Amino acid sequence: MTRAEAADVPDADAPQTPGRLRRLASRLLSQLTMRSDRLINEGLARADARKWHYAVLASLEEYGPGSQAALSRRTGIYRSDMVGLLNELTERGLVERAPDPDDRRRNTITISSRGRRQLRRLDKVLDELHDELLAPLNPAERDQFTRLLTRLLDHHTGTS
Amino acid sequence: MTRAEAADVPDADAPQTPGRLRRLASRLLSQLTMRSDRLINEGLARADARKWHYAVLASLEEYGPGSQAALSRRTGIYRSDMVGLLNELTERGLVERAPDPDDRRRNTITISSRGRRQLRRLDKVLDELHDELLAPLNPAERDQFTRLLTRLLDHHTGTS
DNA sequence: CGTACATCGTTAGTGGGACTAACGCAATCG
DNA sequence: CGATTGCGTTAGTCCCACTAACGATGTACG
Repeated sequence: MTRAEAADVPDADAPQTPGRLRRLASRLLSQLTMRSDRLINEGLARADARKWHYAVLASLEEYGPGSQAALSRRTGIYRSDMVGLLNELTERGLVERAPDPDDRRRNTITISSRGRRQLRRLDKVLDELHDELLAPLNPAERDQFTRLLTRLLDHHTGTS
Repeated sequence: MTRAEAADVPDADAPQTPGRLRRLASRLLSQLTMRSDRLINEGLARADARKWHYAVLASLEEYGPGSQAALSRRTGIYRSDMVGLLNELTERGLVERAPDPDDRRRNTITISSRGRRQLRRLDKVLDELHDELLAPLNPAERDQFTRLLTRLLDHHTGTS
């Protein structure tokens, strides 16, 4: 809803946001997510990565090589966008594209050892970033928060 | 991160999302927010409104008339976008634009009685939508959730 | 065995949200 | 006054989710 906080002043949640808005869960979610996204994107950018890099690398390590379409399904990244993403990853030598001998329609994507190393790094980076994101919460609260989010998301992805 | 759920199949959170991704608070936030935004946007669209309509109307009712820039600050909507938004609201007769006698540089925006009625309607609509959004949580949990969100957001808007 | 259908990789393009840049104008300040 | 500031406004950028369409395979089955 807002990338920074106000339209003019790069200042907090505005002097006087109507209470109605301040309590709206949907709005809180939007705003927090905006911050969170910025935090994560910037943090990953410092490591020459994007969140999708992480998603693909993690998926490859966890489930092994796969076609682009398979990766799309696993990560939720549109196959349309997968192309460019895999270009970025191959450029960096984190991943290898090779034609599938069994089905010549597809490319098989494999994670490289450099990719594995990068994945470890990103794990660490993300850990730190989440520490920052969840800073005000103690471990129990972080857990609670994650669990509530998961329950809500599950509800809406099932019912979708 | 994903508008629907997967790239191809309009199906749940994918057969097999890597555990690393599934537990990432930032990702949970993004995904849930996407759902939430869709839910809210669609719900409001059915009432011929957008979330910004609500923000502006609420701000006007709570703090009284104001210049466009003031509204921007209150609602967090960029003043660049305020123009078109106010056009929509005046078209619908929910708001009135008049030159400010005290400072002839600005326009004063006032909520109309029709605007007030619409605000009530939207309050109700949003209530219902939030009921849907938070469906899996009991009242105490909803409260907890909102409080956690607020704390996190406050932290990051202060430290921004 | 051949034809209809499905899958995949790919390119392009849409639409929306969050911003930035720049301008011109009027008002207030030094 | 002349400089500066606040406003309203237009235009345009960037990123992301998503759709459309296509050619090249493969697969199913009548």
